[in-house]
Formats: sequence, structure tokens, C-alpha cells
Amino acid sequence: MTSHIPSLIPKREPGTESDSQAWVSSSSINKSNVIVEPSLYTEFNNVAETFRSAFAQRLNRHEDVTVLDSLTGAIVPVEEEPAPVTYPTSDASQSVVTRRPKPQERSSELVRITDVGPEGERQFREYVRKTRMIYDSLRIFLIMENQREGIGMRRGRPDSKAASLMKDRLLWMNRDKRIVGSIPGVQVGDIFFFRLELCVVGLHGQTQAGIDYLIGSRSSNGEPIATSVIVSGGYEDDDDQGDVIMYTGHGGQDKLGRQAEHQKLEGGNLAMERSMYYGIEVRVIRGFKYENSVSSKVYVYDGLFRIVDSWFDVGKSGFGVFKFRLERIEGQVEMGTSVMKLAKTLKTNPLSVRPTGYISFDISNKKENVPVYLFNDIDNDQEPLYYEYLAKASFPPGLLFQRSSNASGCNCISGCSGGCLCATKNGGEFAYDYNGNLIRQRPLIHECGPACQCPPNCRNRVTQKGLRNRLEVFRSVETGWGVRSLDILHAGGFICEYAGVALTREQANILTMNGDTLVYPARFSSARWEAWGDLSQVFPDYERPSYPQIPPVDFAMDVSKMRNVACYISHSTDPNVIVQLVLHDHNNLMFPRVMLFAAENIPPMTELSLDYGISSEWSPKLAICN
DNA sequence: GTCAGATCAAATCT
DNA sequence: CAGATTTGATCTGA
Repeated sequence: MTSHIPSLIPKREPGTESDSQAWVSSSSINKSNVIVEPSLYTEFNNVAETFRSAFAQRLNRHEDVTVLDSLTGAIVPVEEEPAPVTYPTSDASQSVVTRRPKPQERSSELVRITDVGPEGERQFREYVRKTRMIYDSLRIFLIMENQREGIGMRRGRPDSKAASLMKDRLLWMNRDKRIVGSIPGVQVGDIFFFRLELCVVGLHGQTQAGIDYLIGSRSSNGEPIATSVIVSGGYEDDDDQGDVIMYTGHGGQDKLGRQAEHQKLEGGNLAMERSMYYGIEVRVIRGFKYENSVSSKVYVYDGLFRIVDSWFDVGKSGFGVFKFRLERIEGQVEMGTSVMKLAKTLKTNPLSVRPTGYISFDISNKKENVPVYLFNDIDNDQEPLYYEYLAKASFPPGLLFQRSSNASGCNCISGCSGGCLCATKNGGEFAYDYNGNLIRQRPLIHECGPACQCPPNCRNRVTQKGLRNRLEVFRSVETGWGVRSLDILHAGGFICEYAGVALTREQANILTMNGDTLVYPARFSSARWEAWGDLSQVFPDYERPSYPQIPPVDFAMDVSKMRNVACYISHSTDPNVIVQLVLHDHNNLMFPRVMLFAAENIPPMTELSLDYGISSEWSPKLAICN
């Protein structure tokens, strides 16, 4: 072999001299006119072969490799039974932290978690959900803190800060093991809004780099192993065709993201090559632009891919780049990215992808701000068509007499702020952040109402503005009628009201005898939303604010004749939607409106579920359907 | 052990 | 508003 390979190979590899200039300055590579010596193309293969034999020798020499994965031949210890889920206790947060504690080191132990079973997966899912809930509520809390500091001092990165605080509290997941393959509790299609959120759950450990890998010096055989990649279109030579991705290695870019140098077979690039050699699958996360209320990007977990080929090529810029062909492993659920694309098309041109099955393109008949689809491709049931659509719950007029006698509003002509009357009604602070997301659950929210002087865009007016997201009522074999969204629903974001005809207890008792379908708002389980906004694990001295007691909610909602989209939401003891009581157009504490919020980030086309607080055998929704 | 440098960020500035 | 700048946190490798 000749002498001008060096810049391609890591310097620590013995038997090569480091004469990086020879390759980089090679005049045969030219920006405008790409002509490359054939030998340059084959260099990568030579190098790879060199590695292969070098590593093979090392493998034979040392016997420090514990387990060989018989399926893939990978040098990966396989742990059949993952450690039981232990949620971090407050032990880690007992001591008051004045300065930053020593960071917990990243583990060097590679582990593939194979089969945790349905119960295990449910537990891990809950663990992931809880962790993400803390992350999100902490992030929103920090935004609010920033704003409280003053108008000029809006510095700081809430996404970074939240992750960093959680790291200090040992609240990051999967730090004790480096997981190859899927992360328990994280499902294909899960969506994230920040890179650091991926770090917190252990899906991808790099804040910026696209390839995450176990470094060679810490792996059992001295070889780096790639575990996950993020495809976000940052490299001009990427080619993304869904199930097959031509992924460009990293490096060689200047500060503006232009390819300005040849890439080297080191770091993540080498790790990718090694993962390919051993047949080790990598997690793929796609990032793309998606305007939403919290950020302008979204990251979608698309499942496991295998690296089937890698080669060295000359990219569009004329500089050498490494390429990896990734193919999606079969048998996984549909890719999150495909589902998002489908949902996007369904919003604008539904018939192009689903020529049949649509019963209505707006069951609300323009009573909602945005249309609500009705879809059934399973049977001939068209039941939701036959009910009068009610966008807002209707209350018996006689019960709202307090509207005039006790009406009081704020005088904030240019929008509400800290100390106004409406803030006081809410215990001194508003329930929503500036994006309209719920900061923390509380017994009752007082939104600004008709008696207030503030403009419609006041931050204390959220649920009264009605539906914002595109929802679809659909028929499914498992749950009868169900509801899903065509838009991403962000954790803490408002979805819709639960609307029906409100009845007093006396009225309800009469109707119950007739067998009509009644929903009791007081029964909605609050188990999940009590965790929303609870930061006690992050701040040891955190105390939940106390709110004024409100009288027990003691009315029933009759949804047997008039109802809205919410009434088709399925029951689950593991719901992704939470209930929050809100007052905005009257002051009768006995009859608050029942508002629904997303308990977590809900990807498009995912069925919504609520905990109706009753046994799973019966739910109002099931009664409606059957 | 420490520290610089790299990194397909995110928010702000211009 | 896109591009540049600023701010920022983590990881790797020396």
C-alpha cells in the first residue's frame, strides 16, 4: 500500500504515517470538475479491510469479549431481562445543590434489550412518559421564570437548562447502559421537539452530532460501535427514500455547514462502518421542519435500520464523504415519518390517499373553527352523523344567574399581566404559558371573560377560542368509534371541550332511569394530570401551589342527543388526554366547563384516550357506540 | 484528570 | 425572512 491514505484513518491505527496533506491537497479533486483517481475510491475499501484484519487479530489475541450475539455476530452482551424499573427517588435531590455536581459518566456497557414482554413495556412506557412530563413542565417553568426576570433578560435556553437540571438530578434515562436497538418504553412514531429531549430519554446521546456511538477506547474490543443516527437533511449528500437512506458520514463541514474538507474514517464514521461489519442495527430519528407552538422542528423516531453498505464517494461539493446505505428492518410498525406525511395529505387532499371511507368532511357543520372529519372504512356505521353537533356544552340558563350579579372582570386593556384581577382569581399566576400550554394542573382555571377589558389575544384566553387542531372521528375494530388528530398535539396543549347538555343532579336522576347516556365530570380520573407540572423531583423544596377550594363538581353531562367530537374519545386507564375544569363565560363554580388537554406529545393519527374513571368494561363512549 | 475542539442546536440579531 | 451571530451543553480524544 502506498503512503497517501493517512487522513482517512484514525491516527491511533498502527502502521500508518500521518501525512494528511498529501490526500487533502490532491489536485485530482476539483470543485468544478470532479475527476478523481480510481485509486482514491478504492482507498476506503483498503482501509476497511485493514481494520477488519487488525481487529480480527485483536479478537483472537484478547479474550475480553464476553458475549457474541449469535444472530448478528456482534460483540454485544445481550441482556434478556432488563433491570426492574426503578424510578429515581428523591434521594438524589436531598442535598441542596449549590454548585454543579460531578456529571454522571456515560456508560460503556453495550446492551441489547430483547424482550421485555407487554407488562415490562407498559412499565417502561410509563417511566419514559413520566420523565418526558418532567422535562416538558420544567422547560415551560423555566420559560416562565425567564419572563419573570424582566423583559430585557430573556436569555437562556430552557430546553438546555431543563435537560441539564435533570441530569444533575440523575433523572436522565438509560445512563447506566448503552442500549443497542430499541429503547424500552420508546415506540416507533414517538415525537420530540428538542435534541436534548432525545438525550434525556437515551434515544440519542449527542446534542448536535448526527451519529451517536460508543467510543472505541471504551468498548470491550476497542472498536467504536454506532447506536443511533439523526437524519435531518443537514448534509447535501444525504438521500432519503423512506425505508432506504443514503446517510452521509459526519465531519468536513465549515461553520456555515458547507462541505469544505474531506471526511475522515474516524469517530462516528468509523463507528458506522464497524456497526455495519457486525450487523448491529441503529436507531433512526428523522428531524424536519414543522411549525408548532413550541419549536420549528420535530424529531420522529422511525425505528431500527441495518447498515447494509458503506463506501467512500465524492459529494456534490467535490469533497470526499463517507456514505452508508441504511435499510429499515422489516416487521416494525409503520414509520412515524410516513404517518406524518399521510396526515399532512389528509388535511388538504384526503381523497387522494383515501378515496373511500369518508362519511363527512365536517360533522360539526362549521360549528367548530376547523372541520372535523368522519371516517369509516370498516363497516357501514354512520352513527355520528345523526346527532346534533354541539361545539360548547350547554348549561341550563337558569343556573347561570350569577353571570350578571357576580360578574367581575379585569381592566387590562393591553392584555393581562402578573397582578391583574384575573391573575388573582387564579391564585396569583396564570395557568397557561404564552403559547397557551397548561403550566400545571389546578382544580379550576378562571379565564378572562366577557366582563374583562383585555383583548382576545390575552394569554388568559385559551380554551374559549375552541378547537385549533384537525381532528378525525374514525371507526376501529378495537375501540368502536375513536378520535385522532391530523396535527401534532403538544403536551399541555388544549384540544377541545367535552360538550353535552349539562344537567343538575335532580334532572340527571330522572334521565338515568330512562337509560340515557350520562357522563359525570367528577369521575374523570385525575391521576395523570396531577403529575403534570410537578417539579418536586427537580427542586427538593418545590411545593405545589395551593389553590382555593372549589365546591365539588356535581353535574352530569347528557350526551345522548347533542354532543361534540370529544364524546367519541375512547376510555383508557393509561390515557394521553387529561381533563381540566375551566370557567370563562360565567362565574358559577358549580358548572365549570370540562376542557381536554394533551397529557403528552401525541403524534398524528394516534388514537386519543381519556380515563373516564370507571371500570374498563363500560364507558360512556362504548355505550354510545354499541 | 482536565480541557480544547467538534458537533446535521436553538434562540436572537440583522 | 434567511443568513449570520450568539449562546450553550455534551461528548470525544488528546
